[in-house]
Amino acid sequence: MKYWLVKSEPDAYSWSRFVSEKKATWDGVRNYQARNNLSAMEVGDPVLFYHSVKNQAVVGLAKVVRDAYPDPTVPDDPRWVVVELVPVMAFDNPVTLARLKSEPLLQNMALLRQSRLSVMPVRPDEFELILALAHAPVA
DNA sequence: GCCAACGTTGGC
DNA sequence: GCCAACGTTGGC
Repeated sequence: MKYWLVKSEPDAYSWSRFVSEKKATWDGVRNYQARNNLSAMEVGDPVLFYHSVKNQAVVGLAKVVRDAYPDPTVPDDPRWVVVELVPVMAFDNPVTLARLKSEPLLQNMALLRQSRLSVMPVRPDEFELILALAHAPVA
């Protein structure tokens, strides 16, 4: 089992919309590194959902329900793929970017080191810590 | 609103 | 193949 994080600007596609639609086809990725990460996802993998730009925080947990397949929005361009995600749970306490940056054990996260990457792996220890922070009262 | 980071494009 | 110009992302 691998762990992941995807980013979305809430003005473009928010967690609340994801929850109301119950499933998302994660399309529009046009970066090779992000594409490679999508391709490596497997059904059942947990995925952290991060709001970029506004309300910068990990706001909930999703999971992969369909492995990568060619992006149907660009049928003539075989380079790009999508996966399908469903929401698992909203976090009681969204883990803000500031909180992530203040946590010594998270300093090597791809999220902090490569701010423009939109689909990235999360180490198991990082994932567990973020889940713990999401359930803990705000300090 | 600004700007740093960085990926892409196109001229040479 | 190099690199300057340009566009986009996303933090601040």
